[in-house]
Order: sequence, then C-alpha cells, then structure tokens
Amino acid sequence: MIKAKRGTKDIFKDEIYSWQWIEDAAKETFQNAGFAEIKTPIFEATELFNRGVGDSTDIINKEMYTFCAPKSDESITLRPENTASVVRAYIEHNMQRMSPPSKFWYFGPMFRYERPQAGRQRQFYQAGVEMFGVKEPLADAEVILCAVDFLDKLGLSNLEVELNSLGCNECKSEYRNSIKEAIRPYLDEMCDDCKVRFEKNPLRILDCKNDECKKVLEKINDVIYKDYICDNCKEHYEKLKSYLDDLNIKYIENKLLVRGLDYYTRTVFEIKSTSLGSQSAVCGGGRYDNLVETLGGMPTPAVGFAMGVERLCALIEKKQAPMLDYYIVSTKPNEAIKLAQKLRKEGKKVEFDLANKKFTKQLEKASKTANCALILDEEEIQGNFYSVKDLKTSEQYRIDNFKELL
RNA sequence: GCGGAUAUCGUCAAGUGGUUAAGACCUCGGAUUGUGGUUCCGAUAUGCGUGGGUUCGAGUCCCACUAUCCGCCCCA
Repeated sequence: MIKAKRGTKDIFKDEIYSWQWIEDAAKETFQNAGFAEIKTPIFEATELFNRGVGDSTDIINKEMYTFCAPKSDESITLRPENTASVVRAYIEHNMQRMSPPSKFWYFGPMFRYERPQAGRQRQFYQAGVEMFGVKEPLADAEVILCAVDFLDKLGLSNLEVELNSLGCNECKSEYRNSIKEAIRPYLDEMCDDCKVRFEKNPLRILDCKNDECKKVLEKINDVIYKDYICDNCKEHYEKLKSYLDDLNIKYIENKLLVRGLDYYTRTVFEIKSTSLGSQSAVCGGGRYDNLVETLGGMPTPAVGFAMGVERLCALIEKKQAPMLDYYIVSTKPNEAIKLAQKLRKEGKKVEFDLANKKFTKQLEKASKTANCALILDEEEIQGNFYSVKDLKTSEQYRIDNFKELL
C-alpha cells in the first residue's frame, strides 16, 4: 500500500470547497486592488534561495528539498517560499523598466522539510502579494490593507496585527551590534540555539521562548527598547502608523517581532489568530528593499506578505459542495445524456444517473444533490414532455415538446 | 533534531487475556414494479498500523518499527 508522504495530504471532498472559496476570495480581493496573478515554477536553482532567503535561516540550513536535475549536476530546490521566485521573475523579465508599482499576487504550494504539526505541512499552500518600486510607506499601508481586507472577506475574527520596524541596512546592523554587545556578558546563561543565533543572526534571540533567555532579555530591556532606527526609518514607520490609524486598522507594536527571513528591512508585520494552537501566525510579511539588488537587479524597494492557506482553512466556516440545478431522473440514458448536454450548454449544473439505478434511488440521489429533479422516463418520452420537480417545495410541472428543445 | 500521547470498517467509536470484534453515521440493497428528504428491514472488518515476542489462548501484555496528533524549534 503506497500512502501519501509524511506532511503531505490529499485535499478533496468537503475540504476542497473551503479551499476553492479561499482561492476565489484571494483572486477577487487582490485583483480588485490591482494586483496581477503570477505563477512561478515550483522549482528553481538552489542558489536563488540561498541568496534570496538568507543563509542564517533554518529554511536554508535544514528545510529545503534540494536535488540534482537528471543527467546534470545542477542543483534544484523545491520553492520553500515564493518571494525569491517573484523577485527573480521581476528581474528576469526586465519589469524594472515598467512604470512602478508592479503588483503581483500568487497562490500555490511551497515545500519545507519540517516536523508536521497542527497547521504545518511539508507541502503547504501560501497566498500572497508582492509590490515593487514604491519606497514610500503608502505601499506598506496598501499591502497591509490588502491582507486585512482579504481576512475580512473570509469572515475571520480574533485576529491581531503585530507591527515593527527593523530599520534600514545601516540602522539594522547598528541595532544588531548593540544587541550583540548587550547580550555578550550573559551568553553563558542562554540556550544552545541562542548561542548559535548570537553568531549568525542575533536579532532572532529577541523572540526566543526559552525562560532563561527571556530573563536575560529583561536585563537588557533598555537596549532592546531604545530607538535605534534612524530618522528616515522612523519617519517611514510613523507615517505608516498614521495611515493605518486613518484606515482604522488596529495593530500592536511588538519590538520583539523580528521574523525569520533575512531579507526584511524596515516594516515587518504578522497577523495572528487567537483561535489557533501554537501555529498561530496566518500572515507574515514586510518590506524588503535590498532583495532585488541582492538577486542581481537594479536597486528596487519592495513590500509583500504571505498567508498560510491551511491555517486559514482551519479558521473559516466550513463550505459544502454547491447544489446542482437539476438531477435528471431517467432510466433512458440516451435521452438523459442529451438533455444534460443541452442544459449544460445553457450554463446549468446538471447530473444524471450513470449507474443504472432504479427510479426511486435516482430521485433519492436527486434530493440530496440538486435543487430540482427533471423526470424523463418512458411515459414522458411517449408524451413528448418532461417534468420538473422542485425538491424543496415538492411542486411539479411539465415542460412540453422537449424533443424539439434538444 | 528534541519531548509527550495515540493507532479497531470510508468516518466516529465499544472493547480492561477467554466462544463468532458492539453500536452509530455514511454507502449499498429491499419494503415502495413512476415520486425523494421521515420510517422499517437487511448487507458490509476471517480483521484490530507493521513485524516480532509472552501465553493453552492476544485487539487487549512486552519489544521494535512506521504513521498520526500535541508541544519545542522554526515559520505561513
């Protein structure tokens, strides 16, 4: 017996309707805001993610599905996220020459080799947007608005927007050094993970959940909460907050919000649900003003987010299969299939019996799956009519001359 | 990678070492030969995640493996 691999799953039956509904809502919300869909390949050159996502991240270090393409020694990786791919496409197709902003949305599977858990799969789906070419905080506000609108359309509540600014390259590294120097005397008291983070990515220590580490962080609170971001970054951040205030979008400022991907600069944000377990982040994003240049393009500011579709699916009200307009009840398959063909051409959702079931069984099936039954059997064919039975009200009426209709 | 729990039909489940593995839902068939959603009757696991072991006897006890779930880590 061959089974689906660990951390992957089949999405079908009732679940697929929730899925389709989410994808439809994403398409509508994002396209209404002027984002165009982009479908990038599921695999890319490994180098793209090494450079794009950052080599201090867990994603790069232990979670990528990397392999060699057949008959070559070229290293290929299943995409662990989509931002690097979209940036690659942006550069490759010379979209910098187009009038900014360039706005994209996407929906598709990503792959990370992690231990599966509630709301975490190895093949998981993300819906997200990326916007290129606008350095002003208005773009950050637009992107956050887009995320909030989408979640609102899904009917979700119990959500919290968390917001922080990491600063630009200069103040970010200054901040990093200050944190590093502040922590250095306490390094022995910290967990093994944090000792590694200290060397590779000190800012990640800020959201360590280890109690000992938290105690250390309290000791250096004054360093953490001191404003290290430069005047320009500060102005950017303040302006963003005022836009959000004007939009009446509530947010919580969280100095410890750092995010795991290396490419973020200035604005970072997360949207969390209080109704999920430990995998509570449904949306994460921010600004990445250096990434286009890092990947070989012209310096181009950019901002975006990604949402975890499995987590959204767990939060929304369950959806069901749409009802058929008609189920054709007939033991005359030749006539039934022709009637189905005609009605489907008119855009109706129509099914008929394919399993040679008895009349009553067909009607039973109709009552479960359709709004109306079309009754077309021996008697009707003789009399050149068929009957429409409304299965809610049990009202039944005749359509005459059905042979001419076909 | 680390810690904890679980594994009996498509789904939910009873089962506490002793005949033939309850029950419910779903599905299928019949009562109803052309009128459904209610009702009634019937069918459906030679099988209890996989492989070993203990025992006269194992779904039940032991060991290993695998998978799933929950948490850590990380992230969406």
